Amino acid sequence: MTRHSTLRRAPQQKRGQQRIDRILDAAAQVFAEVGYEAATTNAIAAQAQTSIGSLYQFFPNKDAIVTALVSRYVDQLRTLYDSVLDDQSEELSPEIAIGRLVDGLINFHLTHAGFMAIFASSPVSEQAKTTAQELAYENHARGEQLLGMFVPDLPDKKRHLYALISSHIVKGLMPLSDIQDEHFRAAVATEMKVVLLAYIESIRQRSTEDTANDHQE
Amino acid sequence: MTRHSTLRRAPQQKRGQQRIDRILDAAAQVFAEVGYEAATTNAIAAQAQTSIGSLYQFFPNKDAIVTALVSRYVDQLRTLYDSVLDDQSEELSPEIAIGRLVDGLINFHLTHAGFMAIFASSPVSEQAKTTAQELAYENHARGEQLLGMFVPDLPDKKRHLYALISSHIVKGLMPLSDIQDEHFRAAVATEMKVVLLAYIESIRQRSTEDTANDHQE
DNA sequence: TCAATATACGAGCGTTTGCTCACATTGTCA
DNA sequence: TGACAATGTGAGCAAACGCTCGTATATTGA
Repeated sequence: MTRHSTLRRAPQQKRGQQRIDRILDAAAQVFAEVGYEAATTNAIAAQAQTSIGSLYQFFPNKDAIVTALVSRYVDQLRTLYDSVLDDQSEELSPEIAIGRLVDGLINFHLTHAGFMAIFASSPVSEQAKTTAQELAYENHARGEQLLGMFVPDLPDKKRHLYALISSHIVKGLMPLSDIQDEHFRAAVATEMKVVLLAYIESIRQRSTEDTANDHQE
Repeated sequence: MTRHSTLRRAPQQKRGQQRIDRILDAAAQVFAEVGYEAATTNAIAAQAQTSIGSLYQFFPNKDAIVTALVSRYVDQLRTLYDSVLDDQSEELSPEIAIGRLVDGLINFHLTHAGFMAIFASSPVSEQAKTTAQELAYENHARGEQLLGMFVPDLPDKKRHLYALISSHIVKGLMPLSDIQDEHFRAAVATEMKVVLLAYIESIRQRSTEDTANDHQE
């Protein structure tokens, strides 16, 4: 669901909501093409086949557009994570969970063109910065949740750090799954899984070493 | 050495070169503060305590500034890699090489504030895109070189992929070593080493598996 | 010392940006 | 149907942008 808190006015009619959706789709498109900062409100309106006036009827400024778009992304991302994590039919092995997650994230990245443009953008306005952090937080929180399942007896502080590292690895590798051909994309997906699983394994090893040392002293 | 090919005019006097250097320092500063796209030529001139006219005396446009800055970075980065790799007193273990490299890169990142702002920037102008790729290429090529030392009998195509993955892991994790306190930065450095070493180890294992399979068939 | 060259300066030009506003059109409901 | 609210429109404003150009100053070599 799109949150309307950033809107200048909540739409009262069906065509109002449709226009908002079209504008957000257009914004994602334009962000993907030229990046967030180079995207102009006029270009977004043109892409949405509407007038600049209509755009500003609902959105107070450019930041509000990106904020609303990110809200959509966060909701959809939450759904993705839920579908991976809430499969509690049995204990998820790291291999399966990471496999599903990586495939899901790469697919999300491919089907939501503007996502990376915002997620990977340098600090822009204060508003946009906070907004990008919202996306980062979702990834980080879910990573922490997953890690807690795989390595249960991990101190909060370490789990926090490890999840932060993991989410930034994904963030760093994600752009590689762009542009390139399908074969290359599959190879990147494989490597992403390998990297994350190898990292989790090393976390596990260090964790057991730590508890062994604790018992010694 | 700063290359002058992007300059409008090569400086003939000492103060000319000094002004160019000051402008590049200022540009790095401003890029680090507001990002590449939001950086204005007027702000760069102000930071360099010079006039906008003097800036354009040497640089034909904004892209030329970033290009010249990247040239400086590439040269310094090359020096860094050389100091890590050319220590041929003995065979470098992955642990030592990766340890030095990560420490060196994090230090480089800290002492060259504008570096990440350019390196991580979204596609901007065609010129700036090519320029950012120059930095990426340097990292990738050196990663390939290192990987060739650690896992000698690796097909070119795989070595290329693995180096690409590695350099993007570093790129993704590098921003974490920013802003934060020294203790956190040390922890990030440790994790970066762990991740890369674990990945190299998995490359090694898969490589020997492959050759074993080749012999079987 | 003095002309010639190199560098320094900043008001301001042309353009683009985010955004407003006066007015036109469409939808809703008595 | 009529009247009011909701939505649609685009010319154009103020501000900010990259950048020029006429002019002032510093440096050089004879």
